[in-house]
Parts: sequence; C-alpha cells; structure tokens
Amino acid sequence: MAESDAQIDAPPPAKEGQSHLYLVDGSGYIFRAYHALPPMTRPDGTPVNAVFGFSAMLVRLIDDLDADHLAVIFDAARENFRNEIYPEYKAQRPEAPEDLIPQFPLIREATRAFNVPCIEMEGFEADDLIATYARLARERGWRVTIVSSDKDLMQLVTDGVDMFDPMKNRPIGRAEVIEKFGVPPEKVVDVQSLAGDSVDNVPGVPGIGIKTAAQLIEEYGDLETLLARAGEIKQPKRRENLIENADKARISKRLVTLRDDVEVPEPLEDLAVRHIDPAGVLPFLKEQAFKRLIARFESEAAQGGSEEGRSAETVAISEAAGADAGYELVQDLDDLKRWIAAAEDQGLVAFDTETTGLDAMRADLVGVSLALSPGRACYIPLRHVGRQPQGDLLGGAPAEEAPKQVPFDAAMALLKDLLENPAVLKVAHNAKYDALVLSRQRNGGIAVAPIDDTMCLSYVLEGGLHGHGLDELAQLHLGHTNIKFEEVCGKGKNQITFAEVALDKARDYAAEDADVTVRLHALLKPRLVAEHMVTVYETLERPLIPVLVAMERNGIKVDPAILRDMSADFAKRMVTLEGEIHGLAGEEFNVGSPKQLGEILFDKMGLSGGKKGKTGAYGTGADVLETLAAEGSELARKVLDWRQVAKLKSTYTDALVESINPDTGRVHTSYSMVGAATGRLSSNDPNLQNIPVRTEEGRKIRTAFVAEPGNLLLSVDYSQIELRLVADIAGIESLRQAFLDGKDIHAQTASEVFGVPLDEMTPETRRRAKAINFGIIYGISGFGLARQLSVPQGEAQAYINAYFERYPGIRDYMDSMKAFAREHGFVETKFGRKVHIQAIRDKNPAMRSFGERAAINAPIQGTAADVIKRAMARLRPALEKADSPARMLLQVHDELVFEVPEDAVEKTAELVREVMEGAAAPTLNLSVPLVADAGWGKSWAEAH
DNA sequence: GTTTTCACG
DNA sequence: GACGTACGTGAAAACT
Repeated sequence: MAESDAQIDAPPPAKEGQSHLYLVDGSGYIFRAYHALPPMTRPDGTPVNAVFGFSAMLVRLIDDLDADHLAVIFDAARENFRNEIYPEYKAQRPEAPEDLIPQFPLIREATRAFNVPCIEMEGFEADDLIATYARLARERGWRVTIVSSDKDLMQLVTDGVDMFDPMKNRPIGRAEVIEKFGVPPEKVVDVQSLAGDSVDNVPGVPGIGIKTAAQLIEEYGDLETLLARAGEIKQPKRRENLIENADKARISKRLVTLRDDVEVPEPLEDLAVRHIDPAGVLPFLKEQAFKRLIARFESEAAQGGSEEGRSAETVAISEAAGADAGYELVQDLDDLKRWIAAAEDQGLVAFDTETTGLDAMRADLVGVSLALSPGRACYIPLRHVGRQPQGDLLGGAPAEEAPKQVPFDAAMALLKDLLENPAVLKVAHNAKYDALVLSRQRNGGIAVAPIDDTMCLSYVLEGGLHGHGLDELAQLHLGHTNIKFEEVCGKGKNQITFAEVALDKARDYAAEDADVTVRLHALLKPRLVAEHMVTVYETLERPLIPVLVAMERNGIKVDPAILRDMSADFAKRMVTLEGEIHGLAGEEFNVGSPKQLGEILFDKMGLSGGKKGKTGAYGTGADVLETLAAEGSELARKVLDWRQVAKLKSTYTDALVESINPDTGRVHTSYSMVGAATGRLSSNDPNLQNIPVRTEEGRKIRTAFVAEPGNLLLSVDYSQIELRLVADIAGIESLRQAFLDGKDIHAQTASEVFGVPLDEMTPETRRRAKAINFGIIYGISGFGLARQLSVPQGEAQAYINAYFERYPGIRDYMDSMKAFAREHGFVETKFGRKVHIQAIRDKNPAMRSFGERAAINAPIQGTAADVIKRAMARLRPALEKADSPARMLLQVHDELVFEVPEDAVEKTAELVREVMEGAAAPTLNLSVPLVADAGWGKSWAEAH
C-alpha cells in the first residue's frame, strides 16, 4: 500500500514524440506570488510584485524544453455552479488585498503579451477547466503538468498527469500527494469531503481533519462505504458526527470534485506553444519596468529572435556555451589584458580556480576562470600539460606537448593586479579555498580582496534548508545542471588531474562555474537587504574569510615522533586485549565488528540486553557495554578498553601523522563555514575540533600538538558561554546573579532546585544539577535526562518540573522558541542569524519533537557561535595594532589557540581575553558577563 | 553508499 | 495519546 506508493518518484520525462501540455493555474499563482514576494512597484507606483513573479515564472516555463503546449487558466468570476449547490461556498473569503487588485488585469495582459493562451469561463473555476483539459490531453496520450501548488488540484494527479509547484520549484507527484493527504490522489476527494476546508467554506464533518479522514478512508475504502457503515465506528463522538453529517459530507464531495466535462472555449490544438515575439512583449515589460526581462528580450531581438523559444540565458549556459557567443579560451597575453580591463571597468568579477586537488595547502593552480555577467565568461589555462604518456594500454600513446597558454608568471602578474585591486569586487563560491590556493607563493602569492562569497550568501539566507555547493545552488536557483567534475576528469583509478584535461573541455567546465557564480551573486546579494541579513553577512561571515585563510595557512605543528610512539604502544595493547577477549569469548572473532560482538555477547553468552534498531542488530554502544561491565562482564570491560585504544590509534595517532604537510611540517585543517546549521564552524581533513581531552589516555594526544622552539601555545576559552546566554536570554535572575558573583553555577542550581543549602551539597546532587543545566541547552526531555543520569524517567521528570518551577523563564523561552519556529520555519540568534528548522513542520511527531529541541538549542548554540566569530574578526586588527607577533591557529567552538613567542604570551593572553569577553558588545548588551580563561605551555596539553 | 561507534564543544 | 529522544559536528571501520 502506501509504502510502495511512496517509492514512486518524480514523474518520468515525456517520451519521444509525446506531446506535453502545461496548464498554469493563473489565479492560484497570483495569490501565492503576491504573498511570497516582497512588495515591488513600478515607477508610477502601481504594485507589480505578483506580475513580476508571474512573468518570470512564465518565461522559465517556456524555456523548459519539453513543453509544447501551454495555457494559463483563470477564475472568471466569484460565482459559479458550486454556489448553487451550497450558497456559502467560498462566501467568507476576504476581499483581495488592495495592492493586489490592480495586478489581476496586468497578469492577464502579461499572459497575452507572452503570446500564451489565456483561458477563463463564466460559471466555472479555473480548476474545472484544468481538469477538463487534463482529461482531453490524456485521452490523446499526452503528458500533462499542472503548474500549481493548490491542494484542490491534487485529485487530478495520475499516470501521465503530475503537478509542479512554481513557488518551490518542485514537482508534486503521487508521493507528494500521499504526503499531504495520507491517501493516493484517487482518494483525495473522499478525504476532502470529510475534512472540509475552512478557507473555501467546505463544511465536511465536524471534528474530522485530514489525518482522521485519511485514516477512515484507508480503513473503509471510500466515502459511501464509510457513511453506510458509520455505525461501526468505536469513538462515540466521531460516530455521531458521521451519521448526523452524512449529507454535509456528500455536499462537500460535490463541491470539491472537479468537473472535467466543461465545454472548453479553445481546442487543445490551439494551445501549442507559440514563439515569444520580443517586439510583442517588450512594450509590456517596459511599462512594468522589469529590467532583467527587458535586457533579455532586447538581446534576443538584437540577435534576430531566440532559438526555438529557448532563452538566451539558458542557451548561453548550456551546450551552445562553448560555440559562438559562449565561453572564451584565453591563450595569449592580449586577450587576458582585455578581460582584466573589462573586469576593472566593471568593478566586479566572479572567478574560480582550477587546481590539481582539493587540499588548498597542497594543490597547484592549473587555471583561472572569470565571469563578468551571465553568459560572459572565460577560462585562462595556466599549467595545463599535454596528454600524459599512456602505459602499455593499446600499445601506449606517446606523450603530447603542453597546449598553448599565457606564460605563468606573466599571467599571474596581471591577475594579481586584478585580484588585489581594492576597487574590484571579487566574487567566488567558497572563496576561502580559492583565496588560500592563490595566497601560496607557488600559486602567485596573491592576497585576494575584497571578496564576496556566494556560498556564504546562500548559508546566511537559507541555512538549514539545503546544502550550499555550487552544483546544488545552480540546480535550485537557475534550474541548471552543471557539468560534473567526474565527466571531465573521470573517476577511480582512471581519474586524471585538471591539468591533463583538454582545453576545450576545461574551458566549458571552468567557465561555467564562474558564470554560475556571477548569476548566483546577482540573485542572492540583493536578498541580503530585502531579508535583513546584511549585518549577519557583513559582520559575522565575510570578515571571517581572510581570518580563516590565515589560520588554515598557519596550521599547527604536530610532533610525529610522539604520535608514532603512541601508535606502537596502542598496537601492542590491542594485541594483548584481543587475545584476552578471544579467550573470554571462547572463540576468535573480529572485535571491531559490532555485529559479531553482539552475537557473542547476547546469543552465545546469553547476557541480558535486547535487540534494537531497524536493522535488527544488537546495540553494543559504550552505554550498553558499560552496563554489562558493571554487572560483572569482564569481556565487556575489555572490549571497552579495546575500543578506546582502537579509536585513539586509528582516528588520531595514525591519521594525524598522515596529515602533516610535507612542505610545512604542520597540520592544516580546513574549516567549513557552512557545515553546521547553527552558525558554528566545522573542521575537517583532519578534524581538529575533536582531539581527545576527556580521558587521561586520550589527552596525551594533545602533547603532540606543540609550539615552534621559542614559542608557546596559548589557549583562551569562554567559560560556560552557553549557560550564560541562557541566563540572559531566558532572563533567569538567580542564575544571572550567580554568574555575576562568580559562584559555582551547578552547585547554585542544585541548591535552588533541590532545596539543599550550599554547604551541605553532595557531589551527586551537584552532578544532577549539572546534567539538568546541560539538558536545558539541548531542549530537555524526561527520557533524555533519565538516560543521562541513570535514574527512572519519572524521577528525571520531577527534576525538570522542579527546575521549571524555580526558573519559569526557561519554560517561557522554550515555548516561545517552539511557537516561533512553527510559525516561521526558523529561529534566530541574538545577532539575527536565521536557523531554518525543517523538522518543525514534519508530519512525524518524533521528527517534530526533534525539530522542537533543535529550535530550543539553535539560538543558544548559534549566539555563542556568533560571539566567537565576532571575536575572531576583531582579533586580527587588535593584534596588529598591539604589534603582537601572535598567530591564530585553531578555533574549537568556545576556544581559540594561538602560537606566540614566549616573551609575548602574557600580554597577548590579556589582549585576547579582553577582545573575547567584549565580543558581544556593543550590539548585545548582556546582563551576564562573558568570561574567558587563558592558559599556555609548550604543548596543547599544557596550555589548558 | 549506509550504519555504527565515538571523539569534541 | 503516540511517536522515540538529549543539541551540534567529522572520521574510521564494518557491512551492504
């Protein structure tokens, strides 16, 4: 049933020769566009936001290749045959907003200007006309796509008929209908008849919503059967309602069922897609002052018409790109000078670097692409090589000479002038990578500035909604599929480096990236203002790019000898432990396999502890083994020891040695600015934000992180920053006072929640309070706290209740975050960063709870992340001003690590502490002081 | 490619 | 009233 249905994915593309009809729900679109788009007016003051959205949508649709028939359908008037069935139908709909009314005729005008059939009919709604056309087209074997997100049209989805949501740019197929209604399209009408619709004034049956309706229809098959057997319903209220309101349900059914037998005014043939005549559409566009669309059709007119209705935009970005008007290959100095002059003239250029690898500290620059405006891009090969000699495959092809390129040093000198020119804005996607590559002497020693980063723009605007890779954004915002890296370089053992790629292929790939970047920039940058995200971008993200470039470039010295010694020791201990484990188990097995271990522990040895998880595998996590060990299982104890050693060896001591850069002798992590939804950074290749510290054993790994001779590592970290923010944000007076007085915060909490005087505090009581304090930050639940504390759930819940009782501000905070997230789909940090929480609207209650906890945590974790980002951005000029020789090396969420000459440590520590403690001000006037503690030593272990 | 486990804040 | 849980990450190894 539903399971197999759900697997049906996006509809297949139209078959060869099959006609494809697009039916646009014009009336529905107007309202949605009006509400979704920010207000716009043309010079004479006429509001046109919906008209603009509509026009842009129509152009996009016509550009779509497989639409050969197209019509826009409108509602003719308010009254139609449904009002005769039920006079109140849609009666209570509010009047359209004042600034929408003048847009109705304009949208019909737009449709005609674009040479698209514009259809409406007295007595019927647009939906009925759509249903009728869909039936007619299907009878001829055509494919139909209904462009609308209106749920009332979902009943029409079937084989060959699907929908497309023009606001969200996503298809609506059978699976999406099931997601919305809980039943497949053919049963949607029955569900709607029961559930009714308060907006359209469809009565339905009282007390039954979509969920219950879907459940009932699933159970009884259809509406009539359900009504006939209503007496069998167990719930008394529901049974009564169904019996009493059977007629209302039947009337509702007549209201929601779409008519597909309307005498349509235009035959299908007349809906064939017609060419857009620039001369016909330009006067209309000019009247509305739609700049972007005007430019587009003017260029089309200049070229003597478009190519088969496809936009110049689409053509330039796809296969025709390389050919005529498309991307240019720059192979001599004069051409390069021409591009650079044009970029300087314009004051803005998008660029992308092509290299030999992903590690910016090791990669060699191979080429650079530039884009000035959509479709106008070039690629400058710099270090391409000829085809490499092929081994003995097919007799071995001989090596070829390197292709013609601008001499490297000459090209880099010119590019350096451009990329360092303060009057030219450089736009890149993940600019940190390109800036770091170019900053290395071998790749030109260029300090790129000023920089805009489309990846950061996307993160700031839509963090939490989707990924921020270039390919994903091209698809999402431009409807364009980028050439894949694999298609150019191959994969697996046959993969070649970009330096070996033939120039025409390299040009198409590289220039496309720059082209897409310049388009995304044009799309995203203006949204900063419209969506009030300028400050977040300009103060928290953009200034961090050069800071992180410097940190990644600095790296940190790691002593391989220390790690190798530890690895050898770990290896020995693992062998010993393995022997002991096999002895205890009575057989040899792979200790590293949770599956085998689970079978040994629970099947063979018969220890208690059940299955879990969808996969049916036994859980053998540390908590499970810890319980078994406490019950006296020596085997479990040994496995725990083995696991710890194995983890330390494989993830840290072995891997870190491999990460040492042979050129610098240091380890250079890479920070992701868009990895964490809350605004935190993340660290990878290698991850230096999770180096062990909690156990004595693991902590030793930090002795291998050292300062150069004559220097020290300085570590400064925020004390309890998240809890301090909670005290401030949730306005908890006693917690606030405790921080002000510098008291033991967990003991204080314990005293107040459990009513124990401070001088009678036991460590256990304090431990519990500490767990609650952390729980608060995570969006506490009785279950979670019980697990953490190993106490019954009821007891944990009692603690939480006591906490809420004592600190009501916490509960208010949690409730308001949940409500805000539900309403807006995101929550905000104190600095205005938006964190989108999609799970908050999930239909699965477990997912929703998850979203609620995330909504509680995100403003706290995110605000802390914002604070340290502000500190990092300010530290650069602050250290410079103080003439400090200190170098920032690492960030670990609430900690910064520096390398400092010995004689400058104390002064630097003081300066860093001041900047970090003052980082929230002046934007945020915290009622709780921020405190940072400093420590230093020869190694990271000593610095704490 | 996904799952499990475990390291950090 | 039932979902099945602490928030946020990344890496290695086993397993599909």
